[in-house]
Amino acid sequence: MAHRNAQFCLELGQTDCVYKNKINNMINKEIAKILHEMAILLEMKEVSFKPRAYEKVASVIEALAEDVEEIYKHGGLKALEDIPGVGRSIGEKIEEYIKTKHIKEYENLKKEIPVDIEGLVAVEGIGPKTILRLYKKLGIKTRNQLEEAATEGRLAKGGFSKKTEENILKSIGFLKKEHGRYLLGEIMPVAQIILERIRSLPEVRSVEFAGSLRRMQETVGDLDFIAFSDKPAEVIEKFIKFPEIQDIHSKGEHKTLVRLNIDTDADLSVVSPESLGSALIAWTGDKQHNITLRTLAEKKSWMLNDYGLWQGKTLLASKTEEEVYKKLGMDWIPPEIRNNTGEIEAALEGKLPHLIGYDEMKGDLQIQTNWTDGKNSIEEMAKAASELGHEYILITDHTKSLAMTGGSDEKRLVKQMDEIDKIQKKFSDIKILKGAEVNIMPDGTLDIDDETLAKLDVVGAAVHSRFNMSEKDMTARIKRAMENPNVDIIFHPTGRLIQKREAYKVDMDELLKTAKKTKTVMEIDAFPDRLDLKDEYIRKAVKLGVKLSIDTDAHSVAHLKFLRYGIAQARRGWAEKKDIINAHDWKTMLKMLK
DNA sequence: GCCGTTTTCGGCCCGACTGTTTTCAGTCG
Repeated sequence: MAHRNAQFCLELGQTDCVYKNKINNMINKEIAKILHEMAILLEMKEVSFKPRAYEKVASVIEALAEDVEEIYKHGGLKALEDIPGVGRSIGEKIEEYIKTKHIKEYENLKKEIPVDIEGLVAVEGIGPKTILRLYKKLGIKTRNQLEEAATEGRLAKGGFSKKTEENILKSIGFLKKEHGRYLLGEIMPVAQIILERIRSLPEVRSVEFAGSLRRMQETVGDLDFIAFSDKPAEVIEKFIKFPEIQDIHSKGEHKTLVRLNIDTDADLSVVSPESLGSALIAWTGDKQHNITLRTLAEKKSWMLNDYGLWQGKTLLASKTEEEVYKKLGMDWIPPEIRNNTGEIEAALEGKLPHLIGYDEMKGDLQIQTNWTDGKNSIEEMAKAASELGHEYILITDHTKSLAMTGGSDEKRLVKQMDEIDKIQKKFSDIKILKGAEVNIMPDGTLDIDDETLAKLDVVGAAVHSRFNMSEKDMTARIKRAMENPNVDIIFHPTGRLIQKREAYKVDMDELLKTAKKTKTVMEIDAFPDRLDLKDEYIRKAVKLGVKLSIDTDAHSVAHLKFLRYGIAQARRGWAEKKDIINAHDWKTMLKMLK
């Protein structure tokens, strides 16, 4: 995957740019994997309904920010059962895994059908039934064995066609290339180009992103587009000839699935403009959001599908998303929060938050310059930020203990403040605030003295070393920094780099409580591989009334544009304008600090 | 196996596309 990221890495200014799938929340991932495999094993045995229950709970646990082991430690089996989708039976299985690292029922199922499920289902077009057939008829247990059999043309003995054999080999070939999910900020520019190309087709009335791209998820596995046209077949025919398209998986009159030349798939659905609202709903929400909506319709004896909300053959609503949601008795739900985590209930009660808008930000509070590891000067950053419409920026170069960046000491910080005063005179339309990204030392003290910090407009503090401390020590370390009256914001509070470095262990509930008590702001770092805080923590912060900032952590003028990814992250955490300090003018913002 | 404005039993989202068994099961999103 490294080569694919080369260009992006360059843009990010990172030297170490080998993206790997690192595992956060180890135990959640392990349990989710087992539950997912159990779903497939039960499906093979044609057990009804259980597979769906296991599938659902596996995805819930995989997305959980909190460790199930912690949940169990604090509240036992009962707390596990509070997790949506977990009942007595699955709760006990999770308990069993925490205690013994085994789940008996899973192991029994595996004994019966001893195949590498994970490896085989990854192959496009292969599901539970096909795995079972491959095993029973040909004794195939692994992807390697499947590839061998297909290469040697042995699949025919299992009743598979030549065509199927070819498709399997093609898909395995794809899997051999390194690929994975893209960071949102990495894929968005590519997606935008394709979107514009679709939009330019004369047959296309309008086109939108769908799926995880429209939900602005942290990472995106494939690109979903939905176009509105009265001539779907013509749109599909033109789309498959786009230069980005390398291969066609499937192509029908309304839908096509293709592989792009950047080693990822793209989906295009073309529907009539009459169905715009219902189609967008169907293709945007995650699976559980859609299931909940459709179940809701079902309860009213209606039916919700891609083409509208129906009472028998009567169309109740379809043209706009608002109309369909309204008919279902709820407010329009912003795409970013369509993931079945309470948004439907809130929409039914008219209690959805007024999410922070993409055009509501007034400033950027984390900006590095060429005084340390940034590429551009203070003046260049100020000019670029002003052109983006910012009313203010905060200059936050690194401090002395981060030696590799040439971090400033007290003397140099004072010098930089003088420099900012000089540069400010050249700008009337942007306020350049004085700050720093101060290092939090392992004991929780800072590497700049309080006297100097007091002179700065805003002080950000962050952990940049000793990531492997115990949770207890790391929590105490950051709490101590928060208790310093000069520290206004904790930058990138968990230190994670998506797909690259896991977050350090920290008790976020405790930190948020301390943030509330000390009036310390928590940052949402908008840099595409950080997005730190993550959405679940943002929701907790919002609930507690902890203030947040959205900053780019820009190290060059190009990075200033990353702000939208931080706003998306804030929206996914249900944050409103009142929660975000730099959605306010600089004087008000300063008053919101401790 | 889970869940509840049909609350402790009786339900469980919906449709497109593929390959083939040519009417439908399997897979996918």
